[in-house]
Amino acid sequence: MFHGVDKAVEALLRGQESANRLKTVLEHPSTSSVPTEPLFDTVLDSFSFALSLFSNFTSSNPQPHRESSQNKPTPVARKSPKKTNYRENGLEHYSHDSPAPLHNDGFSWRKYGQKKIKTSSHQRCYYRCAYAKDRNCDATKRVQQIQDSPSVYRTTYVGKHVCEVNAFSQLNDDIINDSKMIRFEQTMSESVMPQLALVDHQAITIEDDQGTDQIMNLECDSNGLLVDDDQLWAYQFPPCSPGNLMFFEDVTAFDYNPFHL
DNA sequence: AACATTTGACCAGC
DNA sequence: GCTGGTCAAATGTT
Repeated sequence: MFHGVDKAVEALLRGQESANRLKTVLEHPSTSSVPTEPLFDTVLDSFSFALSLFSNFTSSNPQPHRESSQNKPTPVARKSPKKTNYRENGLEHYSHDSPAPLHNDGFSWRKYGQKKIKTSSHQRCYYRCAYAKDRNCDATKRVQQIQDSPSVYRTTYVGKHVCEVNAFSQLNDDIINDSKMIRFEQTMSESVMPQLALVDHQAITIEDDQGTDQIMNLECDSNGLLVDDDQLWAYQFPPCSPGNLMFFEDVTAFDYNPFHL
């Protein structure tokens, strides 16, 4: 098993977690206060990343990472390590108010600062992507209570997560001769990931932990997302029972290319 | 010991 | 000079 499998699994689990959270949000739009945009970004990035891994098994030209959601401008790298002014340099940003701080929004954050803000009686907390260093990800967020009784917390996301992309680049060489394992625990509905409805035909073989080959006709759309040939894959991750482990063993032997037309 | 958080200092923009 | 954002050493946690 290639030693970077944890990173790939981590990306998929993050996407899965966000998809489930997004499902909850969409099913209860009137009561939920969780922002959907970061969840969409997480889902799409995670699965695009995973698909890029697969495509790279047989292709020396990996699928470009998807564009930023809503075709927003690509975040601009800071000129200086100090003082980000995203209003001027075009950094992607997004704010959301909620009655409680958003501790679990699908990304891993590391707090790097906390400051008393003049215009508020509450302190502002600063977070950056937990993979900022390892994967050169510039995504940050700020969380601040902006109102008392009822309490309102404003979470401002700045920049875009590129950690999956960079992790992908680091893993390229590792993947070729190794296998991978993915754990699926829950299901997601088509309403959560409607993009999965668009299909293009390809198939790969997945081997379970007993070593028996399990053929699953996985298909990929133009956005690089997995769907199932038997129409269940788009609705259920996985077709097998929750918690099952699936080993992607020696995928190169099957000449898998999800982007082949 | 490794990792995460806290907090005062520093820096750049206004 | 003020302010918000970041750094980095100190401290806490696992």
